Amino acid sequence: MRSHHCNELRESHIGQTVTLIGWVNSARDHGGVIFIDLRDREGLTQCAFHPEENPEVAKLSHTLREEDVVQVVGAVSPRLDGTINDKIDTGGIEIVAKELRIVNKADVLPFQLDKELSNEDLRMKYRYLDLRRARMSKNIRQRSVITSAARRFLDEAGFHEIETPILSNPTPEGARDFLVPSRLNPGRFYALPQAPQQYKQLMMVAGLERYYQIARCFRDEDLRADRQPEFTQIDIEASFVGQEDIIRTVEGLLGTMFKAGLGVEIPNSFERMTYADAMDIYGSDKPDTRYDLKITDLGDVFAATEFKIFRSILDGGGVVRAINAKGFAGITTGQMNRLNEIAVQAGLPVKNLAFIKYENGEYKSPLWKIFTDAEKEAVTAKMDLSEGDIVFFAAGSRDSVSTILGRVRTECAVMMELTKDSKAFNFLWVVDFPLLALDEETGHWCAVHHPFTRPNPEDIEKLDAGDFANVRAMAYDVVLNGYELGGGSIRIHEKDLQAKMFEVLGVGSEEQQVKFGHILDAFRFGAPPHGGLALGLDRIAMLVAGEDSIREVIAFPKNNKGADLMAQSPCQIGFKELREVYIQSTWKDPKQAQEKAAAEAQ
RNA sequence: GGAGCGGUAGCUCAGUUGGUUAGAGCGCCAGCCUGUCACGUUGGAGGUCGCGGGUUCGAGCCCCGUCCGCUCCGCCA
Repeated sequence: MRSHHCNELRESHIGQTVTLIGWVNSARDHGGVIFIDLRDREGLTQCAFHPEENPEVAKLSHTLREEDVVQVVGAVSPRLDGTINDKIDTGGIEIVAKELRIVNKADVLPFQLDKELSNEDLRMKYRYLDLRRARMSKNIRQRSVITSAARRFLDEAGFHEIETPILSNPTPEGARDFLVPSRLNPGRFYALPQAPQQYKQLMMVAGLERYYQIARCFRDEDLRADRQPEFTQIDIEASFVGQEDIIRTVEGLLGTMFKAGLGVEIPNSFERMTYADAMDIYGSDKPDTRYDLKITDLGDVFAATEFKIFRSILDGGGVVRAINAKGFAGITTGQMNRLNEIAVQAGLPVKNLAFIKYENGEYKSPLWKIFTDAEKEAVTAKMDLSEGDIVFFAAGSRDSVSTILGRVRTECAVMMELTKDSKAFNFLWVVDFPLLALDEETGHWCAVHHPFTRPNPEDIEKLDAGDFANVRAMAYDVVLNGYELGGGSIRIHEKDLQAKMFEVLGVGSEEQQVKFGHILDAFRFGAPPHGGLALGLDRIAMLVAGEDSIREVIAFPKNNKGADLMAQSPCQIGFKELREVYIQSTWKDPKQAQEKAAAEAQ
């Protein structure tokens, strides 16, 4: 069908007769000469049609429309002087066409491929056309490149790629599951896996030692720009390793992927930060460290304050903290309102953030007249408050102040466009996550990571003593520019410790047997110490591509409602099919259900 | 479940304080053009202003409801 692809021919090919096939990228008809840019996935080649030399072929070329599939046979020829096109790789030559075959005509497209398209509906409905656009084509192919780099790295590091079941069990205490009815077992259901967590640990018990999988995972929760109901993880587990081994492996893995995808060298060792520091200083467990805007504790400044609100919060064990948005004193009223909204949503108990603005040599602040001279001086010094700055305060419990100022911090960064032109990749390990967190709704302690996570051996006494809030986990997240790329932990491999964890989590021995019997059993037979991590491949591909939604790096993603507008899924299922799997119809409109049943009976 | 932004020609968008026949660029259709590469040029077609209701002499614009898309919060062990 073709002798060369459309980005292959150069001056060295001049004189050869070649056959190209591809899409008409553009057709420029000058009457006396017609130019066609022929496109395949590799690039463009210009083809020229001359009526004087080849009237029949030129006449046919006259009828071409963009996106027709055509085959051209012709001689590789030098471009005329002054018509060389530096913008394309093949710009030094053109094909002087001898033959033209229209392989498949295209209708007029619903949108132009060379123009930006903001209508997401339309993009998704005609996803196969959307993917023809250069940007999308690049993204999808770049994803393939980094995925194969990941496989290569892990293969060389002695990991084996092993598949685990898609028809699986619900994840206790996890996200909402997608369920699949079992026809052979009436009334029973599979669940699609949220992660291959238990299987990979069982593979360690099986003695496979090093496993990985490019694993599709499923969670039936609401979608976001960086969250789809089905997504892909690079899932890793290894035996006889500690936290340091996993961290070093993942640093090497990400280094290989970024090198393959972008040609960039990232540090071979990432910075580390404890969870406590991340929360105290950045107000987030996945901080974007490309900009400062750090949270500063003002406990010492106000240690002796008589300002009632601060006084009572500090006396009650709370904190007073602030961030300095340097140079942002010009904040508009609209932006200020937006920040207040965000702060209230994050838990600010009053309607407005307290602030101090220093503009044109004047302090503007609802607080300024309340502070003593000493406090003013100390705040100015500690917050490094200078001309053009604005400082935002929050007071309350340590957790709520972190949440509030963390949100204010990221929103300020957006408003101030701090990362707009940044090409930086700030990798970061967040370590020493807490093992347990108190669920305020239920009053129960639950696992921050998951129930198989190993407590830090230094904190085991606290676990025994019931001091759950201060037990650290052997858990770690890898963070890039404010996105959680992945997380993992060293696991529990002892039956008794695992049972104790379940006990702390309020899972009784009977429930343990029902839900986790197989893994507790497995731990009886010589389970090796093991641990691992899972990386979000979609997010990595997104950041490599410089996109801000994972939809831009997934060939066929779902929209906000979990629907595929091209394939029209999810779809309704007929009575017959439902009956086969023992599911009753739950259509709200019985009339509709009857009509459907009647239609099917015919 | 909640909040914000958006929906006007095939696409991207403009549309003033509510006022005559709703516009532009690209695309499309029909011509012209021998060196373009975002070709140029002449002419033409193309509209349920998301949908429903209301206010008004008069609604793309104001009000109420509703649907759809995107972003965020909740949720995501």
